[in-house]
Amino acid sequence: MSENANPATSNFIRNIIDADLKQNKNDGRVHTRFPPEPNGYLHIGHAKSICLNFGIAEAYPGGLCNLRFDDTNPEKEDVEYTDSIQNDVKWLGFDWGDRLFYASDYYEQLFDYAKNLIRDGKAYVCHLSADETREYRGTLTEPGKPSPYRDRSAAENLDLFDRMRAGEFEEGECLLRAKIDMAAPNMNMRDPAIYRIRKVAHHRTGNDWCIYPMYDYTHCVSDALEGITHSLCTLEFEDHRPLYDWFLDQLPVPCHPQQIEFARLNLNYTVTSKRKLNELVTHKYVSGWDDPRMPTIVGMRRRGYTPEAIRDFCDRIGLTKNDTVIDVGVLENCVREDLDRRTRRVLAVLDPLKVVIENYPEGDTEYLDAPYHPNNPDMGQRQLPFSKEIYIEQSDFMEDPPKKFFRLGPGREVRLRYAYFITCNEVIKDNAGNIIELRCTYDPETKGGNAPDGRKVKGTIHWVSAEHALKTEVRLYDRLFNDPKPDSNRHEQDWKDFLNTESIQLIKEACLEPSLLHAKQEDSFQFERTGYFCVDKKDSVNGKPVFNRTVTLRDSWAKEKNK
RNA sequence: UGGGGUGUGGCCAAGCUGGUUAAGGCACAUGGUUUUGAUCCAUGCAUUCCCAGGUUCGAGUCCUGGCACCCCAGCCA
Repeated sequence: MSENANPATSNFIRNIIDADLKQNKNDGRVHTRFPPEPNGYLHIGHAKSICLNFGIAEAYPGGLCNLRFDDTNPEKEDVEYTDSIQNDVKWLGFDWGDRLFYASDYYEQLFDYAKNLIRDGKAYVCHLSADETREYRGTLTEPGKPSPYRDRSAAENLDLFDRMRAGEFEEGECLLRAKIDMAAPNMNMRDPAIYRIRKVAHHRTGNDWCIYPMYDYTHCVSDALEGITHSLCTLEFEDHRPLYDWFLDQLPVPCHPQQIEFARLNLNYTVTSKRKLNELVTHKYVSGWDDPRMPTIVGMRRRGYTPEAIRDFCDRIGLTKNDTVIDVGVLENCVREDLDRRTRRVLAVLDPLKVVIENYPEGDTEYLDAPYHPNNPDMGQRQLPFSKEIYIEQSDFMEDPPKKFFRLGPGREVRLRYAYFITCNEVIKDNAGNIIELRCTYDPETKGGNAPDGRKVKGTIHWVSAEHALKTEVRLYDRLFNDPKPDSNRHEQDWKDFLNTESIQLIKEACLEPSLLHAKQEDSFQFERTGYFCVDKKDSVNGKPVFNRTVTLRDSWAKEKNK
């Protein structure tokens, strides 16, 4: 590996931090946090944020990054998600040490701070209904008007707020609101809600509370309580920053973190909205959150993507405030690059065509040395059984080959990888005219793949001995969508209309080299000339590994063919 | 003129307080190596930085005026 291959280390957020450090702001501390709401599985977009926040902590001496669950909406949240999120962050290779926090840890403190606000005349209990609240808020171009409850006394508000907590009001009956400015051009400043009533159990606090703090109030306070220095979030929160700062300015919090916004990740041929991913799962368009076609961390993991590849991807795409769409090809390429150097090469025939080597002794088996990696001898080698009947790939034979086709055809000679040169003498077809078998002869002098007379062959193809083949299931995965922007509104159609109907192709009986019999779950291999595959961790059983295609190899022949 | 943002090659993206030939990656193209049409290597790929004016010896970087796109009216985050 080339050292210092770390691209694009410079970005606008690091520049800000560098400048802060130069001024000794925050006493030279750098402390970030990754703050997911535990209401779904993490996906590639979260990976960008994880790599950013934890990456910054790693990059600066003494830097820290917390994992904090933003669990302020009990209706949507669950421990299923807090568990999976922790697993995913760990799997990506990051460590929050002993700094795992929950916004719900701060409920009591948040409640006390809210009383500060009330005492200072900065918050009030409002009995407007949801519809009325919307009307009073005004529109983008018209100012709102004050709630009739806006000027209650602090004492009355304090009493009302305590009664809210005590459960004396029903859901929707009232709200604690910040008293800011109903005419503010920024809608977020028009007396936003601070607490609402929800009489549902919370996954951690159970039935202790029936009022829950809103994001805008909770997030800034949580950041401050944890001593966060740089609070990084996505662009849609830009308009919330004045509110973030407003709360912290009113409250006796230990510090005032700086919110900085960056653009969220968009990938083409992919959807990442939680709602849509959820729909894919619940309506069974995929097998679950961990379906190998899903852009979730668990999905990519099951597909065979590696943490290193995902982290490399996050480094490469850079960090800006530009609203951009990254080509999934970049991700796939990071995966190829990582897998190329780390996987063992093996032979696997996915679409078998039987070849009988007529001049090979009946019943004989010999074992041929085959290195696991062409450029890395340290990865060792194994022995491949060779015999009279073998399988090759259907696509490696053409009866009437076009120009530049280097593979097998009538009368042509090719090399069987690590084995012998063979020449095709006869093509056997069934009644329907399908090619079902090839009769070939081999040249015993070419053992190992070289001819003593120096003659060359243009093609080398892979093969598996028929008698020794491990027959098992292989799944070929492809992109889930066949349109670059399945969820853009330019289409008249629903985003699900762009689902790629060929995103999974099941091969019930592929023929693999026998060494693969004992492949372990999540092991990755390169099937030579075909792609990278991993052992499915759910459906594999002892003695019968099932393989998922992670990504194909680059294929310049495919390009050539289409010319 | 409701507010907040963003505009550098096909896709990303560096570019500090204006200063010689506008980084790098991906993609693409061509050539070389190769027992994977893989990998690897080499070369090429923006007279120009959304547009129009202006300031300056000199502007992607400063000023003025446009244009395009994104976000905001949850008791979601």
